[in-house]
Amino acid sequence: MTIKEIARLAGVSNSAVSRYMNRGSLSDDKREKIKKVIEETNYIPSSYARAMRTRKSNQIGVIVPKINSESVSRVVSGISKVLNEAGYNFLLADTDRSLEKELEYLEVFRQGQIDGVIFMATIVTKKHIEHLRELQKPLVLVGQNIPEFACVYHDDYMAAYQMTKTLLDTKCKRFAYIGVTEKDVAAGKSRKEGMLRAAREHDLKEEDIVMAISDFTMESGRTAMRELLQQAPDIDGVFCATDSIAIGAMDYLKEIHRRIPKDVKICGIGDKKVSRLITPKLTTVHYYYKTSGIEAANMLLDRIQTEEQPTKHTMLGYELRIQDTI
Amino acid sequence: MTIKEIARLAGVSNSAVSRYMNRGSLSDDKREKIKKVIEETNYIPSSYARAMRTRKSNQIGVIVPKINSESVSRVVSGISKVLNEAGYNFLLADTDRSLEKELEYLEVFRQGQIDGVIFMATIVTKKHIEHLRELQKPLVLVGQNIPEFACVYHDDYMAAYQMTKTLLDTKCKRFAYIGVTEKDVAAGKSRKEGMLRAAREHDLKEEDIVMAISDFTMESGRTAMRELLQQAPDIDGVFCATDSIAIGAMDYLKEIHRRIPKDVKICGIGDKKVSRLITPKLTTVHYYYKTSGIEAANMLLDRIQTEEQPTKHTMLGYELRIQDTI
DNA sequence: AAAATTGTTGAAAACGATTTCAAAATATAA
DNA sequence: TTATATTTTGAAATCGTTTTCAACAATTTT
Repeated sequence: MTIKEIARLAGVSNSAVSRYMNRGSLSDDKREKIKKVIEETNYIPSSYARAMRTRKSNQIGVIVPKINSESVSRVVSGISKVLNEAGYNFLLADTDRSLEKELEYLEVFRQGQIDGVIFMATIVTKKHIEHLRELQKPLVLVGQNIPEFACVYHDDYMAAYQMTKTLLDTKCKRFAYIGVTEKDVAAGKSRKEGMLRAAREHDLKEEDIVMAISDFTMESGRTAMRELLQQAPDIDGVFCATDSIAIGAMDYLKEIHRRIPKDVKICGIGDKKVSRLITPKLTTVHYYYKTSGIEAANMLLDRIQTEEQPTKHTMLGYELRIQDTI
Repeated sequence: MTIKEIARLAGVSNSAVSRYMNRGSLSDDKREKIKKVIEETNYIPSSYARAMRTRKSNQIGVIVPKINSESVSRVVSGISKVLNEAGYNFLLADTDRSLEKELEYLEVFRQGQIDGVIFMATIVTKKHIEHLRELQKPLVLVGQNIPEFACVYHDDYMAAYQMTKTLLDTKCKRFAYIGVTEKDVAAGKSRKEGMLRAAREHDLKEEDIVMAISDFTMESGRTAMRELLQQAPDIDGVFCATDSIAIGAMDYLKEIHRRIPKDVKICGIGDKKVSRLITPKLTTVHYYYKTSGIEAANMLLDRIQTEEQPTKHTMLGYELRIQDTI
């Protein structure tokens, strides 16, 4: 069934049918006729043809580092909510934390039938910046603050500062930090700097702090904890850059029968669901992941609908969740 | 930049350029010329035009009940892997466990620029069947066994049977079951029936078993456990249809200081990552979620590429993970 | 009643690729 | 060398919409 066929059956022109579909001006008489024919034939316009003619696909590309991650899926569910309500679909690209794949997907989306892109960034290299510039489509970054592009992110510096401060206020003697690579500016650099500020305010020098770099998994948090304890067996306070790391670290501490929080205090960032289900419940920082997805999607729709938008930056706050590990 | 423009610059015809892009037969002479022009101009063919002409978008629709769920994201990561390697993108639709939304998305995908659909089903109503029939596109179901359509699913009946049998073999006296709605045939009906078979073999009658229906969240597992204990305070063995339910139930048991597994034994199905991180580690059944995603995507690609495929059904096995809760 | 404004209409031209078809060029066989 | 088979080639048709434009009809203003 094509528009032409409908037009023939209804005894009107192509354009009349097209106007009917798109709420153009049309006499009631024809409107009725067309309506009847369309209902009888179950006509569905070809979205291929429409997309080609209008250069709009109503599809958004979303790039995420790891779909199998709670923070990511919370962001995605926010994005999903907004886009669906606005009549958009989205293509989800999971990069499994591979920088090359991120670049590949940016290229796929550049070439593809995509009206705009939401990119959940982690490590942003020069190459990333280049690709993002070349994209030539409306774009919003989530999770990192890159002045040149529209962004939605959390206040990692202050969150880490406050959480660390709260931990140090409990008077722990030997403080440790497990972070992630500083190439990830938000989760690595900013959180470390926030932590360092709190440490300085407690008269700790950087060399007094036992530090390790981990990746985003529980397993590596576990390993990092073990290694730190080899360096400094007297650790009694640990701030972890993410909840996963903290949970892995706790697992090891429990295994070697250190009592939490009595022997060692520990806290993280992210407020994962399981933080409240493990024993003891992890002290952490709540991040508004779903909200950041909602914000990002709305921002993108804005940019798609009205051209010449100034680059907007939205920084979301956070909330300390003091529970049982400090 | 259009194909026409390239043709003009290279001094050849439209068709020559099209052939160049699609590996048609072409003299080396022209091939060179065209290559040069394309490189100079950074020409990218319009995927809109191509999709319209070929009626292929290289896009797959994927409908999932809840993206923010470990089992789902494991399936999705399997799907993602296969589709990307095959040069397909996918549109992810999260229904948040709403049956209406599932139907809506099926309709969106029916009308949309989609070459095939993977549907992670939970409750399959008559309406679902109708919509699936009307889809008129290659389709694979994941998680449920519907004879009429191609499916990939786990052996829920045997998994529940074996897990329950193992639990009952530890000689618990008062056995309880927390399941999900039987409208969900795989997770509700089959697992219950498997459990009942094991119970029968241990000379338990259905009325001897304390049962509750929960949904898929930890919270409701927790509530169900509390309610069951009001009915029967002497429960010393619980089989839960999912790990989330089991983890919620454990949380309550710990709160009221029942020792696991000494006072109460408990197990689930799904082998969630956190099952190994809580204390004690949950005894559960490993499901090959990622593999089922891989299988489903491969099956779909088969169906897209060769028409007139017979409906295939793939049932995946399972693996008992005996840990510390029984 | 004439002039100016507004609203409806359909033919035809896009949109940008692929595909068909017959002609032309080339390679192979007799 | 001629006859035959094969490969290259480009003009034109096609995919199914939306949009433009000029014509016409209906309304409102003078």
